[in-house]
Amino acid sequence: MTERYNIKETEKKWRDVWTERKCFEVTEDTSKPKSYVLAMLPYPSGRIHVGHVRNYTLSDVVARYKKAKGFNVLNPMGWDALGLPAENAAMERGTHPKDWTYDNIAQMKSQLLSMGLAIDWSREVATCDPDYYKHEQKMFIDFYKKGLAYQKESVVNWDPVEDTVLANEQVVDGKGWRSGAPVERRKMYQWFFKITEYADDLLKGIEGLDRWPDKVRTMQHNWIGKSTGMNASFPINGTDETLDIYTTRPDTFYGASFFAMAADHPLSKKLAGEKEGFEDFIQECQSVGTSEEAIEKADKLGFDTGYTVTNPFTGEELPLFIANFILMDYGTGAIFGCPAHDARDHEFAKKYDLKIVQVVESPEDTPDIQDEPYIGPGKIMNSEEFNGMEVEEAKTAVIKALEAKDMGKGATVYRLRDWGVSRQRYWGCPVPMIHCEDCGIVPVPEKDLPVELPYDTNYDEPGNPLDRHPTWKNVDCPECGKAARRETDTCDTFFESSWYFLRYLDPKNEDRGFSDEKSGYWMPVDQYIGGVEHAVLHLLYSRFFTRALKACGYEVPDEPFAGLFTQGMVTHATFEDKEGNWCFPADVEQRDGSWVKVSDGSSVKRGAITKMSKSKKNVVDPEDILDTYGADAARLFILSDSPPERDLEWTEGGIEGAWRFINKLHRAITDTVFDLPAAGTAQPSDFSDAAKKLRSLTHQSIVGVAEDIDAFHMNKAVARIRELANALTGFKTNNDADKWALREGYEALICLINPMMPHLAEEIWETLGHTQILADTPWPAHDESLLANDTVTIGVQVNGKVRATITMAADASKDDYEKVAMEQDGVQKALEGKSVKKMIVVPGRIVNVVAG
RNA sequence: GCGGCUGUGGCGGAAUGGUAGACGCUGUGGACUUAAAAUCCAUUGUCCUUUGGACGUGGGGGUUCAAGUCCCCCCAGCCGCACCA
Repeated sequence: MTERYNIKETEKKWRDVWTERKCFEVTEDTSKPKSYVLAMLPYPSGRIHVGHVRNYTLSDVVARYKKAKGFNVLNPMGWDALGLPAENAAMERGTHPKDWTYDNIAQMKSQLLSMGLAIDWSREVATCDPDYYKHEQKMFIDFYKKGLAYQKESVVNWDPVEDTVLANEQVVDGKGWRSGAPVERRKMYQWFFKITEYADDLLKGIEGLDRWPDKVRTMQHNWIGKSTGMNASFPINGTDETLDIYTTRPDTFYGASFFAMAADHPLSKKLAGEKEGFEDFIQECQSVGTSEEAIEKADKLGFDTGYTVTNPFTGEELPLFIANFILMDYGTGAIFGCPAHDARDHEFAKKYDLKIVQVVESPEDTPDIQDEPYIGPGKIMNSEEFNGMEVEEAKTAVIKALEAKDMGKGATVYRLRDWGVSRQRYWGCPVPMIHCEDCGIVPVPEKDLPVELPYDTNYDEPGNPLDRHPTWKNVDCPECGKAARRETDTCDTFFESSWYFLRYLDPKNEDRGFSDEKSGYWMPVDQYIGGVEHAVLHLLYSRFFTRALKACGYEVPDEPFAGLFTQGMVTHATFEDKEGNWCFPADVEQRDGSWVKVSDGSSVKRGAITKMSKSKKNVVDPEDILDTYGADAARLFILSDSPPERDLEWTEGGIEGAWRFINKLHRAITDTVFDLPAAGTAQPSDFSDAAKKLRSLTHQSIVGVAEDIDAFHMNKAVARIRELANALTGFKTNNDADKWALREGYEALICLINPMMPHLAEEIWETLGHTQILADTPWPAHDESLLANDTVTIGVQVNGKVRATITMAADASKDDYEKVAMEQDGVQKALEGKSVKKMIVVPGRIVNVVAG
């Protein structure tokens, strides 16, 4: 008996070998093609979760595979180490955010190390390190000088109890998540990055991202939200004011029946502020919750200002409303309403009894315009000189007409807003600016960077610890030397993650964030892998960043990520005990087909399979898994079955199945190796049919697994590997040539599993008598002549139904196929009483006898 | 509401228009064992009384010698955005 595979010892052994030999540390090497494989950097929460394991397994498979394929592979790792949770921990447990963060990094790193990832740890980066954010501050200043960073007043969520600004996700039903106090909207000066400057470029760039999922491209496309239409200005009758409106439907001007502006439009208060009921109306508009549901259900509300605006085409005086469904921060914050051809305007007109005039003819039968608006294309009607035009044609014509009267102009509007980066927080990158009474905003001189976070802070009181720090914010103005004040805002943590992939390239560079030379060699990222939750913000900000950095003289491509893969979530069944409490899967087991608690045997209900979450306790701890089954089993299970882009259901059965496979393989080879020819034995000249078949499968697998990995079909690659393994372990050798073929198959198999189960692969590779480690061994070469089988087995159909299966020589002629097919009993039987009308023969595929 | 994705055995999932269900999980039967675990072998879409046959890829139409795959119309589920003029 062979001894059992000792997972712990073996896995540790190979990790040590890789580390000692610095197998995955890389430098720029122009003799090889490069491949930059990148996994989204984790937030150091302290413990890895299964989602991390899936993410890094995927990137590791790609990295190891690409290395075997001859690429110079960069696969780095770092920590997205700034952000709110550290401050929350500080408040809850009295630890310092910095200490908490570095402790967490140490813990998580040791967990990641036990996964056996092919990472170049010499490039590790923590974004909370002043050596990191120093360069970020330099970039901030570069942006500022280019006009890409600026300050403006904007509305924030203010928690009056905590005395602090809340992020949107910290506002739950209009209340602070911690204090429960109603959130106020307060105006503050905040820093912004001018991402809108690149709106069109970011939109156009999406077209070129052909190795991104369509889903993500669509989401970014919608997020940028380009629309074309026109701005127009009309005098408000009886005042000196002008109403600026934006519309995408200038073709419907003849159908206008009202004008409307946002509640927070400056003219609203100015024109109607004194009117009775105005304040109440504004109150009502603001009290409507911000939740999606509330908005959906919200009634269209309007407040008649009593003023009118004249329709430039009909000369009609139309009422000017203040309406709750008009958004101040889109377009101009004012519109004209055409109820016949806009759902919202229609609803509004119904409610306030405004007329509904059809100006676009529907080419099909559509409901009466008084009942339902018509949004589609058609010919213009009721519109004098524009009658008979198609909608698109009329848009252009109306814009032209208004431009001629100097009343408006064609315009393009984006949904995308500038990126607000100010956070009134401690644990973030300080904005490197100084406020001087005389000189205004002055950037911190480069020699004074980094602006480091002070360590001596406390969290006993609410508010921003930087703002109430006794000395930190007091500085002299770099320009005039007078006493001045440091900016106490810190940056949104999306700032750090917008360029970390560049820092990995040159992590020790003290002078610059990264050198042009290194960026020129490594960029763009060839394969980026992470969760779809970052489909918009992180990925869009990063795309903005490369453009902005380029504008500031850094050498970077426009698009940072040439290839993107978004993995699915990891799910698990939920368990609920009799009291209705959630139970951890680890505390539950199946006895005689029903689920019970391990502790007391009481019955437990197995509920829905949902995304793993702490609140439902349907989580498994990767550390337990790695400890019990080892890294290879965890990796294999994650890659098996579910396609990586879909959700993966974590099951005990699944992980055990993976573990079994590993043991089976190890056993099979260690039990056979003594009987195989030595490594490197010359190929025999002749093989038995069975050996030929086995060799075909071996070489087909070499090609197939490579194709699967290239296409991210890891589950199919695993299936192929199992198929080959089954063939090999079931193969009976009768002579030396058979044994040679078996060794060839095993060696190939081990190379194929290496990206997925690297520890096991190295161990068996050594057992097979190799001295060069697998991490340095190239992907096996395949023999083209062995890819095709000597024979093919295909179906024979009669009228499209399979009636027999035939096995033919690979080079059989159409006549051969026809002849053999017709000899089949099943075919003859199906043809009884019928005459053959036609024979379809596709060699190697199908024979179909058409009979009637 | 708009946009996108997905529907295939008990389950996860395979199938360049060409033998539907690869590979795995589960279940069942058996071998080994005093017994169990582990392991190995067989079997596992549904229905019909069988040799064998019929039916089967969310539903309904269509194209084709041939449709899970292509086209049209529905239905369900998931995700994103959401009063964006």
